Amino acid sequence: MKQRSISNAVIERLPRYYSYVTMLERAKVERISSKTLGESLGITPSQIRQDLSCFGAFGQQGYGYSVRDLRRELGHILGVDRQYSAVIIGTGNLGLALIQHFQFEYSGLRLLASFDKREQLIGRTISGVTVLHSRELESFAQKHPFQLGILTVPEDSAVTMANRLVKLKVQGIWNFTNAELGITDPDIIVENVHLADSLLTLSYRMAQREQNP
Amino acid sequence: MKQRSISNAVIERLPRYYSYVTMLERAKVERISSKTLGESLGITPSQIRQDLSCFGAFGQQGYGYSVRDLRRELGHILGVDRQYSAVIIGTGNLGLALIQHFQFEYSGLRLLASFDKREQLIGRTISGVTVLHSRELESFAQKHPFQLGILTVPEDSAVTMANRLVKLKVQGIWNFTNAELGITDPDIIVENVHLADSLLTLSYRMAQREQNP
DNA sequence: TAGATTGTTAATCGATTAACAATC
DNA sequence: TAGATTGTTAATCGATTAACAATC
Repeated sequence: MKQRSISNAVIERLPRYYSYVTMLERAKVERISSKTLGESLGITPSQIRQDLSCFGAFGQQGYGYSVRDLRRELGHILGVDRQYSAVIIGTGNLGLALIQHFQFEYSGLRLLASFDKREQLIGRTISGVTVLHSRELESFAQKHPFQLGILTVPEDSAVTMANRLVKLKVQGIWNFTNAELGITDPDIIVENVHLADSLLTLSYRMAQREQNP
Repeated sequence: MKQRSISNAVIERLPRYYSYVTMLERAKVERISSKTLGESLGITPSQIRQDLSCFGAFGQQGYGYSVRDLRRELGHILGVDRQYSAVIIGTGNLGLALIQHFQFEYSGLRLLASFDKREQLIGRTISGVTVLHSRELESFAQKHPFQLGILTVPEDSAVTMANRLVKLKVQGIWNFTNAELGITDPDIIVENVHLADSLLTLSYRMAQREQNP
């Protein structure tokens, strides 16, 4: 398995491959060729083979890829089998939506707890996840280490809470707030879900479509 | 203003520029050079000038860009001044989170209503937005046309509701469900917020970091 | 075996960066 | 005016696609 210098473009396609072969495995499909996979995803077979070959040789000439094996390999590459633990910081509607509807197991994540500072929420258990008071974050972390913090607080507490996560030496922050967290520690990966940016690209394309019929 | 063939990479940087100059304008900054802007965003000045020049010449030699003008131009390019109208389909936690916390005005959007099929929600007004029954979607659309549908329903109703939006000739769908909507109509822009993919790229980088210290 | 399909090398294409004349 | 900074052209870099020998 060659390490290093995998381009962003490749990394962003991996989850799509993973999601598709997961679906195939559920549908009991046993093998898939880069040609067929490419047709389904709108990607050239060449690119798929090129992407996968960054990580090893998972296929077989004349046959294609074993769906089972490919899924396992992709899962491994994506870290799904690492069983990271996560907590949610901010149990508002967005936090609740994630607790109740997001399939954390799909990404190999265990959701340990959710935090909030509103007293009326503390102690409630939602879909098996207990809401704890934010002030207990550090003591909780000592007893139950976690690697990922999911930031769904209001924008004005974003930086404060992010810094507390940094102090706890989390490895990753999944940031749903619009705030720029300004984390400089190179050991912490921040993935921003910038909904406003997503909506603006949509708006751009809509506007474009109108101008060029 | 040159049309056509703006690359994806450019389009995805525009909202970042917009967001930054919006912040600058709020902070009463009057001018910005591609050099300074580039330093703030981690983008080369060359690229910023190249990107902007796809749409026109907004700067001034020896001076830079007027923050006010640049923001207005970017807003125009992104369609912010089009005042599109939108509705939310699915008033669960995610829909509620958007209604209560997402700044739709920032993208120039008017949120007209929210829909759900659960009787106990119908008629409630949240942050000024009324929840209507899903069955009234079509009659509502007749009286109050909208261009954008925001899809925050459970996965199993995603395709059905998307198709109803297509029939209503919306111009765009902002899809928060994990479902592949399978919309073929080339007049309808679909922007997928694939949270699972976002989390998996984060997981990948976390796993990578661990392997290469 | 013959047909299919991989992994990889080389060729092409597109996006980013550098350079600089134009000019405020 | 002199210094700064644009818009744009050319050079570089990287990513995608095509081609094909290897081989199941």
